[in-house]
Amino acid sequence: MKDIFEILKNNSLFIGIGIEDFYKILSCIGAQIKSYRRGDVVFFSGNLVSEVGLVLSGRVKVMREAADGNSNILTELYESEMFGETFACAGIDHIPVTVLAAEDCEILFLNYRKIIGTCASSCAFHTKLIENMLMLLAQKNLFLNRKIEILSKRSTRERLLLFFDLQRGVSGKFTIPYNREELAAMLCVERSAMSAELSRMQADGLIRFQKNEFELL
Amino acid sequence: MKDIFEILKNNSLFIGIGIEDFYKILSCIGAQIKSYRRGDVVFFSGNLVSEVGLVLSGRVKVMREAADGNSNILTELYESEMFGETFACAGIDHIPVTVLAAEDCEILFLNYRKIIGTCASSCAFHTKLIENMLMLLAQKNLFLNRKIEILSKRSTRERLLLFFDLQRGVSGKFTIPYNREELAAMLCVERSAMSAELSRMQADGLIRFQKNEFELL
DNA sequence: GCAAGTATGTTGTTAAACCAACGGAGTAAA
DNA sequence: TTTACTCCGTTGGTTTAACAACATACTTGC
Repeated sequence: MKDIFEILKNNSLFIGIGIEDFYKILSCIGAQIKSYRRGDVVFFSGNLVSEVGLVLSGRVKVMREAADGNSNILTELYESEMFGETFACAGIDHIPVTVLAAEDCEILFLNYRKIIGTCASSCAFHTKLIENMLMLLAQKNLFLNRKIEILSKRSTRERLLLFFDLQRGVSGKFTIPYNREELAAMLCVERSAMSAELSRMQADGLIRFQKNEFELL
Repeated sequence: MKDIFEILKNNSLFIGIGIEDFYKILSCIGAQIKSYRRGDVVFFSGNLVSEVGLVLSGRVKVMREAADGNSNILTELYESEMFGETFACAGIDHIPVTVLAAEDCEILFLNYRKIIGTCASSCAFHTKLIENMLMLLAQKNLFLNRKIEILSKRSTRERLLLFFDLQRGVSGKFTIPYNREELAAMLCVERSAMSAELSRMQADGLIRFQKNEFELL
């Protein structure tokens, strides 16, 4: 396995924390690493959970179990990504989703109460950790708000225009990092219908585009 | 004006904080009260803002200024409600929305850095304040996630069924606190079309309802 | 270059939401 | 009781998305 710091240094939770402080924090809050085989359950829906998880290697699937017994994938998480922090911070101790190892993987667990409580040695990095956690939640919040703004639009055209408006800088030109399939999934519309709408918008003189390069007119 | 503590004690930020600690905190973090006349600008989009606001009396409107010059209301906030915390925590110092006094009002401002920084006397209540802020953001997060789950559904029927599934307890029966207009707004569908769909769902034997009392079958 | 596969755009059909307009039930005030 | 108003359901016409099926690049490995 790569160095843990190398894996996690770009995770929002550790922004601004150097390698020495990083390892000090890990020991200070009693972090634990556990290994799972593909298919193992990391958290089972309803479990009492007081930890957040960080994927060090492999991949996990976060699933929602519906009332009718069906379950669907909410998201898949890769190396360096975090899960469980929203439930931990929200004070929900029985986690309402199931987390499965999609591949053999290693997970670093941090106890939530130890993250937010000041440690015995009351190290200064706790403050940074907490600040990062606040930032992380708030930024996710903003992201979700933007997504809701988009999904509140009724038509594909409106959703595209709002999405473009959020993407573009001061100039009207920008490149998007998604293919049509992914873009359609984000906007919750059908791919081919979206393609058709894009063409119509171009014909109507609203936009110009070529592959992933767009221009608002 | 009523006692500030009375107004704010039920705000999530102050959960678990008693009246003495409350006033200690206010002085400790240098809270300020400002008054506004109806129509006054509290925050202007683009302003450098490092404070969160709490409505003590009156009402404010949070507006988004679109690129085309139009502006639309994102939300209205009443007594005891908070604004600006998401931007503050996300590290966005230039607030991207405009806040207007919809009526004459009084706002309590708290400096964000003083909320999260430990104070000179390093009082214990900061910890609680921070924990509350984390909880507040995380819970909003969960709420937004649920909303996105609903809006991701393509049809009115699917949105209704998911909404009902989230509302209902163990029994299939529940009462909703919204009228049809409000429900339609939440689900981002058209009121009359939703009414029609509800009728069809009843005819199809999926649900029973009478006014705001629903039953999943 | 060729074949296979992937991504994107096009078209016509079907199903569904939107929209406007209206009717009926319930409520509250005059 | 009458009037006005609000809320909710219904209906028919219009618009639009979903869907399936296909066409057209573009890419990649051989």
